[in-house]
Amino acid sequence: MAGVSLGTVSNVLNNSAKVSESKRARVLEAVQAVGYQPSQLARGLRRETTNMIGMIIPDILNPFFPAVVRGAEDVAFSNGYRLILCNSDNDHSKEIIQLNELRTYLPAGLIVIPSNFSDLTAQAESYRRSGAGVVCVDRLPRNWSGDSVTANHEAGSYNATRHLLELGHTRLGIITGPLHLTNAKDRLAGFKRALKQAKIPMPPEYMQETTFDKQGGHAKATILLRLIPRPTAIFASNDMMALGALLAVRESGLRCPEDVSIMGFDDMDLCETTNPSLSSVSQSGYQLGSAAARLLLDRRQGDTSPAKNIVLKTALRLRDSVAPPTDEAQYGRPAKKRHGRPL
Amino acid sequence: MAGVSLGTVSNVLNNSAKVSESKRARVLEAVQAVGYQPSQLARGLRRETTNMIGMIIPDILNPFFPAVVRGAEDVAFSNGYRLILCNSDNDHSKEIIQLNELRTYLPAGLIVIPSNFSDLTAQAESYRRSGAGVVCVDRLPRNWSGDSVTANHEAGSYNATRHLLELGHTRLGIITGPLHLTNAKDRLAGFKRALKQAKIPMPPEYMQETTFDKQGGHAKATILLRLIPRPTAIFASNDMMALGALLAVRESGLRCPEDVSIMGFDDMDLCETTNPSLSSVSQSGYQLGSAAARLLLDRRQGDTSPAKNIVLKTALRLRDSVAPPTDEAQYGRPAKKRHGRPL
DNA sequence: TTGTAGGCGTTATCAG
DNA sequence: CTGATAACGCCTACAA
Repeated sequence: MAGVSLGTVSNVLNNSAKVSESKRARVLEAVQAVGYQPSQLARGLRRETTNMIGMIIPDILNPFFPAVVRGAEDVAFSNGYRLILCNSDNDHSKEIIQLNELRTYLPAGLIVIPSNFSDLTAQAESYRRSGAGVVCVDRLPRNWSGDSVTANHEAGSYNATRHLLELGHTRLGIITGPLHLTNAKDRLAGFKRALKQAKIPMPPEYMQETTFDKQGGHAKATILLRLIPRPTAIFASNDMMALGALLAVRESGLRCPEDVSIMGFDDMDLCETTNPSLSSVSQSGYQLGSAAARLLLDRRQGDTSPAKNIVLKTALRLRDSVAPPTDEAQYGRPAKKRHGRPL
Repeated sequence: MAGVSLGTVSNVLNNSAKVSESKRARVLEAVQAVGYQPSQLARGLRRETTNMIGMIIPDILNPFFPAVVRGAEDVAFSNGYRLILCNSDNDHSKEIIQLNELRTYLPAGLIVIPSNFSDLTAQAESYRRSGAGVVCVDRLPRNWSGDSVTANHEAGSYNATRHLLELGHTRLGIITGPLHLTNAKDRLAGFKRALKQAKIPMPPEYMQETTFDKQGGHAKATILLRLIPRPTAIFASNDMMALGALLAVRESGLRCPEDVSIMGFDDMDLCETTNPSLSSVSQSGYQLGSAAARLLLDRRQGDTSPAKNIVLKTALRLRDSVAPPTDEAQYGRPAKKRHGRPL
């Protein structure tokens, strides 16, 4: 149509070789006229790599993950990459299936928020062999030695715990997530470090491990609240758990923050709309995602430096669910049943 | 490796021709051994279609959309399809770019939640020509004549409004979304129908149009609350707006539901955690997404019936933000400034 | 029932 | 600087 050969068109479109101005113009004109778009499929087949970035997350319904996805998508899109999104449902076998199939698209890279118990070492190796980077986000699989982007879970919960201690709390309970997940483990570690530093003991029953959801938080908070002496502050390893804890406090006829302070982690939107509003450790899912995508693109540009572990800062977001312990709470006040206010 | 030719392997993998049991077994064994996975790229190139489904949504950070995505992904994945996700940011030009590029992947179909002012007629036509279906979800672009899946916005808000009327409210305000969006338009229509049927007049200032977010809801609710006589109930066209309205009520020194009832739309998670908890019209994003994916797969199986418009039911979810009007509210009670309780 | 060969739309190589 | 040509991995006629 432009009176030139196939190869010349390709050269124009990819700037892969010098093309005379006149022909280049003719080609571009024709491209405009027909609305030609190169087939990404054929291009990928030939180049042995595409402009897709695979992204595997546990569950997009968990309100924390969409932010990560969006951060990754923004960076990817503005650099000409597209995202293929899969939910692993925290199911490692589903994750493996997705990993294997995604690879046959020859993606430019892979961003993974690992499922429970995932071990991606072998898979990542095979991706790397085909020239695609793999970045883990938020939590790390067992023995992970590749690139990663995480928040500073340890420091975040250390600071949050410090704050509770400085307010005068001396009996602190923690509701921790599944300890095989690195993020749960790290958050617990920060909590323990702060306690140890303040020389505050932590009886084992003050630590309750459960799943990262409202039900878990509710069940374990109920247990904590029945302990004698009762903790005056509860650190929940994420906001969903904190929400469950808030409910449990209400149901136990106690008040937050007067009887029990509650601290969450993640700083999701719901923190602002609960009653009382939830104090929380803020981490930016968006930045997690965008940093991961950027890391991937750097690798693709030829960055072959050793594995990078990007660790993002957290910030303490104080709201109404945290206060100094009242004397009453400190020295014991019976938990009488009251009508719960709605959350 | 299995001692057979290329074509036989292909026949085994696709069941495309009879293959003797012995060879079939040998092939499968070899496939297992090497962990062979066919290249989706090459397969797509040859078949002129892939197992990808493109999905374009306005913004995954809007808490309503992830549910739609998840619904679509579940159906797609369990049928062997994958989702390519793009955020249009409600920007029609970005949407067009994505539409054009996505097509070059020869996707099996496209699921779109249209951006503002989008007109997809031409694009959809070109997808259809290449054998890929297009389904619009939640809202419809101008002049859309193709497949769609939406909630019954009109009936949902009609019922919600009926409920308010039955409680005895006679002065109802509405905060509506941008009226060029079909979902906003339909919700308004349901509201108006209920009012008309009850022979309740609606002065124009009782209707406020704004964006589908908290800020919009807050601003417009503030205006509604200053009207004399003040409405005793406010219907917000989505939950984010309802949340903003709740805030505005608080700031005006009024109480919800005693002075003003508030009704939302969408029934998002946050409805349960606000204070008071928000009554809302529930629509299932998950079902919206899964129905859309199913529709697409049907089309692919050869369903060539005329355009389908699947309309899903809504349900009224009553919580604490709605109550009969008090005499005080009904006959006028000064709005004195009070200390706001946190939401 | 099995094998062979052509071509899907690109890009890279290489000769002109 | 440009054009012809071979491959990328797969599927599908068609031939054996």
